[in-house]
Amino acid sequence: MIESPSAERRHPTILDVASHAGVSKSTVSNVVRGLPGVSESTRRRVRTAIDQLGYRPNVLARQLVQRRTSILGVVVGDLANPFFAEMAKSVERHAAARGYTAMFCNTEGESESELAGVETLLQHRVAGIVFLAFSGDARTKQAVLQHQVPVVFVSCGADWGDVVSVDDSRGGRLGTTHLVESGHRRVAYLSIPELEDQSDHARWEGCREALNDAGLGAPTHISWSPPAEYARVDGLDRPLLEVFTGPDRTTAVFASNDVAAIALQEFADRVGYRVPEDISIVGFDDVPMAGLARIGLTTLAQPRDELARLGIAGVADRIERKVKGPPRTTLVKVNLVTRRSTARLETDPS
Amino acid sequence: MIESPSAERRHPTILDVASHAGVSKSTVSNVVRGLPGVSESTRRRVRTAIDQLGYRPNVLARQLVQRRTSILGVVVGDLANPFFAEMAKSVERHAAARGYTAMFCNTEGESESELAGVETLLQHRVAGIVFLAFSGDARTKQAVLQHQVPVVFVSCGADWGDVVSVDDSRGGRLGTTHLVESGHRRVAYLSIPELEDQSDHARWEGCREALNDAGLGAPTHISWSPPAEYARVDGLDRPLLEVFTGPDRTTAVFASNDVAAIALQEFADRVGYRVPEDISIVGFDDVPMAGLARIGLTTLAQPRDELARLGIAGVADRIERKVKGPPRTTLVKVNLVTRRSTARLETDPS
DNA sequence: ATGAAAGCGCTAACAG
DNA sequence: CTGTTAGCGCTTTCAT
Repeated sequence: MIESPSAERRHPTILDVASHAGVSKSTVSNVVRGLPGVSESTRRRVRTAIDQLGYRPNVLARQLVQRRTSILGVVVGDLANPFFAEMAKSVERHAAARGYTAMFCNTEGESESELAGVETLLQHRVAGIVFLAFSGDARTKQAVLQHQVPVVFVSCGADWGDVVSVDDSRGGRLGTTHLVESGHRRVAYLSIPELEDQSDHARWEGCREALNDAGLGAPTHISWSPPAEYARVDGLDRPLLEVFTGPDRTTAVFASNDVAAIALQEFADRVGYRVPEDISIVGFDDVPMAGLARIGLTTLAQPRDELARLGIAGVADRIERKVKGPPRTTLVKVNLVTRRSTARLETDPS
Repeated sequence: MIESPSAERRHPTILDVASHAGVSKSTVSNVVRGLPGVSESTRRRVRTAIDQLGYRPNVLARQLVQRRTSILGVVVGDLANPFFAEMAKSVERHAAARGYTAMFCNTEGESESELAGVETLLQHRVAGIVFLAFSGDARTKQAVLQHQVPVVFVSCGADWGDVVSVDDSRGGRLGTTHLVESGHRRVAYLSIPELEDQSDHARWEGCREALNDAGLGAPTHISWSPPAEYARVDGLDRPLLEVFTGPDRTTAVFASNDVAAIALQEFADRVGYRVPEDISIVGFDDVPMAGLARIGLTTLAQPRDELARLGIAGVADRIERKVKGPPRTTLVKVNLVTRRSTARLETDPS
């Protein structure tokens, strides 16, 4: 079967450019890479040939011979979560600024897809991996370590790579202290199952410590998948509503992130509980939505762009061998932003 | 300078596996690719060697020889916009399901970074490109066409590639008609400069037509960058507030997307204008946030996952040569979701 | 059923 | 300053 010559025109290669310009391929390569030591006249001839043919260097081939790519793998928990979306955007921008291209994989919090995603990234020989969320899965860890690729955990954590994050446990304490100082005595810690990782745990610890320091009991632990009616409360499946009713009712909730906090606020709105009169709510992240007048969520702000910047700078330095040695941890500051969702607890008529 | 042998251990190659298993590299290749015609015993030996060495095929090398990658480029307008974030997530998932890996680039609505991003994608020899937003830039178009790579515009448009989107102009009419039927006579169309593309234009047209059909004047065109006090109103820079004051005041706004709509609602909240009593607002997209009780935005819902699915199926079919020929357009349905942000216009005491 | 050999498009010494 | 040569790690005929 004979194909018409124009039917499947392939991309011009460096050789096409070379013969078109009447030089060798090395010369073309030198021009493309902007190396010095090429006469101005040949440089021009090569440039012309490149434009005429619409030549675009094949990054694959280049990276194959150089044995390293300029692709950065980015593991995201859930792109639909505004916090991750913002982080992803920042990460992409800073990566591009340093000459890297981002390859994302969304894990939905499932360690299966996390593993599959990382496996794909590794097969693509990414230069480094940025975890914006990490399940803690040992297989993922093993795969990455075995492959010896630089890794950074941004706003999440693990002990086998650089970490750039806020002091989550401090954040947990700050938020809880704010609640305690507002007169709350029974505080619950709320998290969403899909996102329960090391950061989540540290926030919980901070919450627990602050309560403990105040001489109060441990927080009730709620694990809830919005918009379900039921939740796992201190290990038992119960109607979520029950937590906020009765004499021992919880009057304040510390959510492990804004999305959970806003979901809870929505739940309260729907069942007719008032925020903050009936329940005070504190979130974590300070997503843009939290600042809307209608939402007004008290929350712990993470400096997203700084996290992304430092994270990228970190992996890039590892990739480029500017930094060696054991994993480092960089902590950035976390800030309490007080809004309408929290208020002083009015003393009960009891 | 002599490097200690273990210092820079390179990734095992197919040759390492071959010698380790005592077979040729072709055989290893056949095993890796799951081809038939390999005896069960050698297959096992190869598998063992692969596991022992932690061998991972180098996708770059494979794709270099096959002259095609399994990477899909995705051009996103603004990942921080929940609509795009949701779309990006869906696109990534459907791509992965069909064996493609997504490589994103965020354009911030700037055609410069769009061009740079597409250029990078092309150099990486992506198998196809999914535009989730397209500025209309002619250089981008030229670069892509010259490279002959399959392209699909999802929820945006251009005439030089497949399109999968809702009928934007119909959406524009639906939303506007809803406003007109609620008694509004002076309607404005609001858009955000960064996102003014073909879809935006079609929505505007739909709005204009509906108003025209109702015997009303053309919509006031507002181009606003939240949270500025000023906006470009029918081509003139004016305080945004003025649009909603005076005898000829606008009583309803059709925003080209939910983010703009919510920003306007926020603006109204801050200056003490009530929604919907003073201004009715309609958005476009139906982002998750729009459904919150506290936001309650009337909007036009786009079937995000279906858009993503059809879009990916479309490019994939082109890539895999299952479909040839001129660009096709697939329209999916758009639905009006009525919420609290729109209401009947109470007749003025005039 | 398995192996040998020829590239894919490029970079990186090294010659000239 | 420019050209030659040898791979990078893999797939793909074509032999055996």
